[in-house]
Amino acid sequence: MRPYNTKQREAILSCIRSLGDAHVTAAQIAERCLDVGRTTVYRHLDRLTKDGTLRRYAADSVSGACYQYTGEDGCGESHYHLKCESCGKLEHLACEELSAVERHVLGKHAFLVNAQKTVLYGQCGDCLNQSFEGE
Amino acid sequence: MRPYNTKQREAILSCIRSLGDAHVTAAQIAERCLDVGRTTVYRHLDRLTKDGTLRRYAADSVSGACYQYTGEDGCGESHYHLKCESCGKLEHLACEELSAVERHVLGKHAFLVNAQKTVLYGQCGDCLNQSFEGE
DNA sequence: CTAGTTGCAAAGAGTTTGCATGGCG
DNA sequence: CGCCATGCAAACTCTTTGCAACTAG
Repeated sequence: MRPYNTKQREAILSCIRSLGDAHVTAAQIAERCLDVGRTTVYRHLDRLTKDGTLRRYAADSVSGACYQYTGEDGCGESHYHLKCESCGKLEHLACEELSAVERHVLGKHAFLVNAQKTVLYGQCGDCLNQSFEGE
Repeated sequence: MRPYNTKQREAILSCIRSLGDAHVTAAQIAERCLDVGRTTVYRHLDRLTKDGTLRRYAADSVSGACYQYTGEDGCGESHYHLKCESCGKLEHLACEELSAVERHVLGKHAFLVNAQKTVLYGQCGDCLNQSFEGE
């Protein structure tokens, strides 16, 4: 069953498309789509996550889930995410070195890594510098 | 202020110590400590997380936070987590190969990875086998 | 005795579901 | 016209907070 073209659906799609690869919560989407009910936002987010248009992350069990646009076709190249625990910035990391790790983990540890969904937590360069200066 | 030795505190500590490095939710702790109220469980989990005895993970924004024992001293070796997206199992991965990646990411991408908090998502061996058999 | 602890009840935040109405195709 | 979509209200889950009774030290 392919979805109807309703104005709510358009509003939500246009909103997440405009976000690029930024991460947003359901609440943020709802804020930007004033004419759309919360329920509808959740239903579309859910649906878009299932068909691969969005990816869902558990950013924090208290503040709610986080979604990221991956492109209408659901492909998107394989890359990891680096999330800075200090400033919250999220960077992308696409690098041959990491592909080697994936092969290693699969071969030696029998685990197929899903790079798309994986987030490496830590400190970004900027924040590392700041903490040097500050302390 | 050092904590009082109450029977509830003992029950919770003994429970998490018996879990080794497995991950548990607040609900699971509460189940195993029938004589302890939910509120108290949360309060201790919170406190133990702050003093480093436990680590808190955002496993999934819907099913709640996940805690892991790290030892009374708060040390615990550096290791990654592998979370299977099919069965939900969470494995540990402590391996020199990964340390090499950390150095690479720090050197080439100016990002200091916090292995403790990082979760690699994907499919575990068991589930990979099952999907081969099933389809 | 005093200060930290406990747990019920209630408040909150995020998310899901029931159901009647509305609108795409 | 049929069926999916919408949205309000209510239900649910996880977590936190208020408050009065309790207890370790």
